Amino acid sequence: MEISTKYDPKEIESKWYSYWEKNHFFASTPDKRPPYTIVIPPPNVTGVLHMGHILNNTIQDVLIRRARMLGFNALWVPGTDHASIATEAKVVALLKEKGIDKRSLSREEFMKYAWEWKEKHGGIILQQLRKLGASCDWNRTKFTMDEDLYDSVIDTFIDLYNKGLIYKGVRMVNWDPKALTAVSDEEVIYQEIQSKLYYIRYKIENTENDYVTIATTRPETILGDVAICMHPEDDRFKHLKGKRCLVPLINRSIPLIFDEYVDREFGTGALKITPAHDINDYHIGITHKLPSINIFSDNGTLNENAEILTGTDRFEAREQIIPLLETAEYLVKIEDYTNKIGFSERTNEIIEPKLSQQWFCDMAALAKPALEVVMNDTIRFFPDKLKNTYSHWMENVKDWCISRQLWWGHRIPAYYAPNGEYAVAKTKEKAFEQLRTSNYELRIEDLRQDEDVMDTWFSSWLWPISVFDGIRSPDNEDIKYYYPTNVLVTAPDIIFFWVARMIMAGLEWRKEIPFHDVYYTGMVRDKLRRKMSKSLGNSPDPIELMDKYGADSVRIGMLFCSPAGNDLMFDEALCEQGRNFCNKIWNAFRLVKGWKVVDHIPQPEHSKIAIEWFTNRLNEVTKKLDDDFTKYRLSEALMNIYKLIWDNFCSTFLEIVKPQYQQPIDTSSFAQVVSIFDQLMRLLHPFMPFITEELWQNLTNRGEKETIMYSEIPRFAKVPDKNLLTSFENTLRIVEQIRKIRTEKNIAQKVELRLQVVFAKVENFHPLQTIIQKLCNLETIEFVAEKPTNCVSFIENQIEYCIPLTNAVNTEEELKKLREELIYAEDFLQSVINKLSNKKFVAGAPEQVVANEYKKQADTESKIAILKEQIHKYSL
RNA sequence: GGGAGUUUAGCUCAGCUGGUUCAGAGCAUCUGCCUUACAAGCAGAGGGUCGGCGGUUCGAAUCCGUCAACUCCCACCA
Repeated sequence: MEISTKYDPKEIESKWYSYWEKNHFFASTPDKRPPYTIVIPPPNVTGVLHMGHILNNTIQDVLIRRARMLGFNALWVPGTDHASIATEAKVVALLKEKGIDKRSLSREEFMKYAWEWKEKHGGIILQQLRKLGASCDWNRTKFTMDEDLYDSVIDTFIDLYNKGLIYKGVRMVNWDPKALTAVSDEEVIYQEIQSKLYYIRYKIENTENDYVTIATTRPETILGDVAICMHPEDDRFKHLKGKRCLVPLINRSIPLIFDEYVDREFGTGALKITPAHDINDYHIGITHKLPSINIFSDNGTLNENAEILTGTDRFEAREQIIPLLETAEYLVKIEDYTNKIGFSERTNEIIEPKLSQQWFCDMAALAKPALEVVMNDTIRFFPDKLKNTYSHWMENVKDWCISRQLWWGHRIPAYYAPNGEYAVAKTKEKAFEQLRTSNYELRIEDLRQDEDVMDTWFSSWLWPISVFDGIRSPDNEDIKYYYPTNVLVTAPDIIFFWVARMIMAGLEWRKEIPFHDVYYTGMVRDKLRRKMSKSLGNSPDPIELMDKYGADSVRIGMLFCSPAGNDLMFDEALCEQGRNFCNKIWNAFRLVKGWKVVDHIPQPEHSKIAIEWFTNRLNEVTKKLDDDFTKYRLSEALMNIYKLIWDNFCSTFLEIVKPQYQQPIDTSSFAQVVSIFDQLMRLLHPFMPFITEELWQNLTNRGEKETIMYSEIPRFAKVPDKNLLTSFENTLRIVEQIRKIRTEKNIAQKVELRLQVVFAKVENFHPLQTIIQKLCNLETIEFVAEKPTNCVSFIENQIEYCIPLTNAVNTEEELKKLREELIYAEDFLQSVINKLSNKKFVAGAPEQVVANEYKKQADTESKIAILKEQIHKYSL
């Protein structure tokens, strides 16, 4: 039956994935082999696969598959993250669609909906990862709110609380008025926004017509003003010392104060102080012992403290207050102004600084050892320039606001008595025990658990430990065997959120680093260097891409452009290149499979040499690959295999070995070609798991439960024969020259040519001439004493080669070419001679370098001699 | 405002501690070819003062200084 010339990945990919899964090839349990462990950066349970996931997970799969083939007990632990804010927001939105208001639900009712939704829609992304070929041990799939992981989070919270590292305090936090929760500093993204700067004047108290003008971007917050502040040395305001002014519209009397914080150059040099709604004002407020007037409700509307516009949203209020100020003649002017505004990472809502009581985690003590292990390379970063970023953050680390005013997440295990006393404990009963000692009247049913949950990252930081249940059961088999993991593959934008904190958690609870290496991928951008985003519509759907090109092609398309740490410009054309590569391999397979094998013919000399050469070449490349992998240079590794297969194997090796049309191949060559093909498939398998399994299975008849996944990957075995490799290369250069002549002289491939070697000793040439003969379709190779008349020639390694032509040679053309070559050679010789006549060079440069220059001189001189003679002959 | 990084062919990038792997690779381009595994292919070819300027050196893409452009992180002047 005829096999298609095009590789069709569709059925082949799903066939092998289910074969692998059915046979539990991804599964791992501790045994005598050394472990190789990766834990997946858990995607949001609500997430769907995007290009970033493709990149990240392809890299992990390449690493884990290679490790598996190197004989490690490879384990890749999959799972998902509960993503507190994102998921809760999604569930709230969904309920709203059904006409259900979250506030009308009890906590238990809401959680029931949330879990239902998670069970139904959560984890789609894990299904999608299967399509990519991800070889995760799916039986170990974890979710950050699984009972055991949940428990671990609670345990660690209590542990840190008991160590005095978790505390409760009133602070200015980043408030997300949409999600109605505080978020950490790291979850705020600042963006430049075109806005306005409003100049507003405040009347000085007890004066007729004296005003002080301030500039603000947030006129609605004047209702919460408690002072106007100026620089103490600003002469413009000296006369105002000790005076007070009136807040426009509401006429509250507030003091005029002086503080060096104020920038005299900015605006009018006078700054309004609203401690409740600005972090800087908050600090000035503390210094000057000012009251704080909170004019916003949690959802961002003005409350009764504002006195006017109560119930209006903060941005609506800004619109409305301007005409009011204008009418009352408080508005001086409005200017265009660009400033930076903080947005919530999860909801994209503008952050409102808000004073509130939250739980914090003291970071200083945790950060110190975590900084050390990275700086001294106990944990290695790839690329290591990110060590700078890391150390900068760790040295200036601030306490972590870990409470969130949400329901979906790990609930803070603090229990309050009616009198306000509280205890942190695993259960209500234990909290009761603790509180009862000081509070005899207390009944257990009076205890109320803290309403808040913890920041998502407070569970994520345990991930490499908790997936093995290493918090609750620190001595279990799994954690002892798999921890620390080998490598973490993640994006640099979560270096603080996650990487840093995992290191802290690992050192805190296991006294050991969580991973040895961290590989930071770049950000996936489009070919115009723009970030991939839904709103731009420039992000291709990875599922569609895989349907179109096959998972193998998408994987290598992604890796072709992925140097570690650099952003990568993804272009669908790269998947096409991947698909073309699949076809190339597929057709090589068709060729080999189509051969008729007979055992009575001897192995041709050229095949023998080609096999010898390719074996050495393969060995040379495996050495490079071993090195690439230790440095996580996956893009480079892939390119090396790509060229090995396309250029060396297909274009050269197979072209030499393949028998004449419809001729059979000898048994020995065939077996060796199949063996080489087999090795190439193994080498490529981590990158392109599907096509390699398909061909590996079909090259030889495999047993029932065999798989390329557990075959041995070719590794660097012995030092390649350098002489053979270079003489082969030289031979290929001669081949190229002959092909060039064919192209230039327009001689068809099927026309046999004669090659004449002038004055060459046979020893210099033998035995690779059979290669030239095969690749160039030569009739004969002859050795001649004299260059024949009607021919074209070239020089390679000081030997002159000629191709006699049947048509007359254009002497003028040949002469012109020779003269150009001669000029070039003479110039080159001159530069070498100049160098060698420089005494300082000869004295200063290493011996080897000088020797090379002498060799260059000799080679060029002999080349010039040949060229001159050729020119002379033509000129006759 | 503070810090880090990048700049090499049309595009994306390799080039480790200065010297035959020093000017490279892949893609794209151009020219021939439906040649017998593959036109999603084959065979050839062209293309760069290594961001600018200066310095160190016998010798600089590589080291130093300086300027320029871009990118990222941190801080958040109302």
